[in-house]
Amino acid sequence: MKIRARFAPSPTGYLHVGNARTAILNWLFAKHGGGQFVLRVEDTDVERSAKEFEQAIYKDLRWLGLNWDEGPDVGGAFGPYRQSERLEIYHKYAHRLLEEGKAFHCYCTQEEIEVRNKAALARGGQPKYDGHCLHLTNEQKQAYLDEGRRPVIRFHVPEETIQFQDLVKGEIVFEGENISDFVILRSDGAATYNFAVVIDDALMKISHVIRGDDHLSNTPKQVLLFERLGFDVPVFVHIPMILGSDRSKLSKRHGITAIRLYREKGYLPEALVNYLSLLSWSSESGEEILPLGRLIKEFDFTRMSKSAAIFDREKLNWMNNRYIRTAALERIVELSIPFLEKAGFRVSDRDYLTQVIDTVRGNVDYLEQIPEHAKIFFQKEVSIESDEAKEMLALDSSKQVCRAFLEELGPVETLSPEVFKQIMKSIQKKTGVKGKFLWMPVRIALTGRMHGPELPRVVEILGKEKCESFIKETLGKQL
RNA sequence: GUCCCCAUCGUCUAGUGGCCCAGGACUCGGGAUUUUCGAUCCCGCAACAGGGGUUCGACUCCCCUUGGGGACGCCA
Repeated sequence: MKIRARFAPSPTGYLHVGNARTAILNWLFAKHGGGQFVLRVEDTDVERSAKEFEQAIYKDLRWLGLNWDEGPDVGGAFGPYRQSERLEIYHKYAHRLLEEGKAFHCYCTQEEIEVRNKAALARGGQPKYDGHCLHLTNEQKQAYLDEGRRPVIRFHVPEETIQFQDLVKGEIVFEGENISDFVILRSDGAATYNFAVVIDDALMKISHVIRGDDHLSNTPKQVLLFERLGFDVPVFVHIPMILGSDRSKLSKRHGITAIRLYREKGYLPEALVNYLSLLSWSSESGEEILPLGRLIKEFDFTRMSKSAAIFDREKLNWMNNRYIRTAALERIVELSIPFLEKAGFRVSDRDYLTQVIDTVRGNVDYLEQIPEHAKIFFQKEVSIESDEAKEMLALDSSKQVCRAFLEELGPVETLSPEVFKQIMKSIQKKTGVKGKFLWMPVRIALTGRMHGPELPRVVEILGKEKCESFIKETLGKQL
């Protein structure tokens, strides 16, 4: 079977982590099987849909590297790919169901239905459509029309057992009697989600419907529609959802969920793709850092778990750090520049910048953290950041060390790590100070901090001049 | 309330009847590399929800309970 997978977002908001994962798995599955990946925009809800969200979703998908073979912006043989442009198609099929007696006009208002549902609930019954308009005479229909009511079209759910195979969940069975007759065409003529997906998936020849398992309970309705419309039923793949730390549906209160915010914080797309792929799925190798090529090669649904996974920012951070440290240095430099500029650092010296980024990139979870680590290489003067550091520096031995360091620095031409280590050795001999009490004062005097990259490396990047002036400066302040 | 799905360390997971008194990863704690943090390496803490079956033998199969999630819209 030719594989055609699809991602069908509704442009009612930014792409978030859950949707992105669905898109990634669809894309991975399509690539793995040498098939097509289709993008379809589900904008039947005019109220909530917005063009800017559609564009934003494109941007995020592209950033993640999920290119599509067919879609609203690139076209394709099964278009249009925007549901708002497919209205006539939905009408055509809705009327066919109407003519065949599989659907009916319903004149009930939402308020009336709500009242009846509540009453049914109070009686201990089910809140499902009660068939009020199922057998209306033409006179009754006309009367409603004269009242000014605009009908919807409802699909009549037969009382039969609905069964389908899900690639990850296995065999699923629903009873038609538990499913309410549902609206397929709204009073304004727009198709509802359950109807539009079926028509589109069928007409677009989608072979695998891969989506979050929150859609599992919609599936029997869709299966029914596929069958009554005479379409082939696609293979369903309901992937477990991503939950927040409290095990409820992932939302804003669980932290940042919009993909664009991850981009803006300096996460790498490949890290996000890798991490998200590993939620409810694992490589047979047991390895976790899986570059895109391996993901495509290894991904399928046989190793997909059935249970939901919790989104863990800590682990994402770890993985992003792994990618940041192994990515091409030039790329990381390039991506870091906006953050550094925002922090007010001069980044014109590309060589210097590259050295700085090279030594600090291993310490960040995401690029937004680069400036705070890089600060020590851009500051004009040193300010001691903590009381602990001030105390350390106030020690007599520290002053001795700093003075000795300044003396040693004098004749030096280029301050390489090796030269620096030599200097430290002779300071130790001269002053008798060693270990922590030898190294820490130098670090603090030079950077203002007790933490940072390897000191020999720091010194090398800073260069003799800056080291000299920083030491003099702190010496002047302290003594 | 009804229907559907799910159930291994705090988290992501391996495990498809014996290889498991359960393995890896993140986090956390400890140690090492004779400066801190970090990085790296090593070590450690930590789980099969409960109860019944089936079986010579269950984390693995079945049932029940409990717990969690999702869906019951003229949202998707």
